[in-house]
Amino acid sequence: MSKYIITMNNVFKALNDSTRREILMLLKEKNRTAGEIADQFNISKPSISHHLDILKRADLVTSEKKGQFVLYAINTTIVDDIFKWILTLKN
Amino acid sequence: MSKYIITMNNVFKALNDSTRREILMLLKEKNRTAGEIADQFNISKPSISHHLDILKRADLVTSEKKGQFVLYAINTTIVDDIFKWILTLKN
DNA sequence: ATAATAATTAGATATTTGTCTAAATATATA
DNA sequence: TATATATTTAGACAAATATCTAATTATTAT
Repeated sequence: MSKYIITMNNVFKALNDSTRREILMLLKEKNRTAGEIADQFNISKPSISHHLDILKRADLVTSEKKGQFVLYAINTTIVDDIFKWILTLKN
Repeated sequence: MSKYIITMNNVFKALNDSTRREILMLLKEKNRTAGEIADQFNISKPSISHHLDILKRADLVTSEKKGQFVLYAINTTIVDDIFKWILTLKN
């Protein structure tokens, strides 16, 4: 299996969960800390932390430590890769 | 939960498997029967049948009975819906 | 230094998923 | 009609997944 497939595996895995898709939508609006993200869901912080990890492994988000906080941001460059993959379904 | 979310749920679920993504690529080339699709994999026919069912529930493929065969085809209209969803991540 | 806050890691558990074999259904052919 | 072929359905099972609570790590404030 090629590295490209493995990466797309991670991307599709990451997108295959409504909580993670909602997290992406929240980060589209503005960057947020892990805690701010967790506040938007009725899910424990460790679970949100786990979702964020899966999004990171897919390169869909980046994270940066700011003091005791961790600030998350959406990574739109991988979105272009998804576009390319989806395009191959049509052409 | 809205019907749109449910549909995207099914779409992302369907795409979250390399065998199903390969099936879509095969159907992109040309329409094929369930048996022809199964011949391309080292997976039992019932398993492939199950994959095809998941792709159908996501509206990613259509099927048509032709005598004793079932001919499968890719449905590109849903691809446009995926595009729209992915686009919302950028704008 | 100690306590409080933010986040992650560890370990457990119920649910979902991908796969298999066996059985059932539907169609074609001898 | 009986047999062969194509496909799906049913039921079982191991692996993956999403969730939780408890514990740990890192940083800030008293």
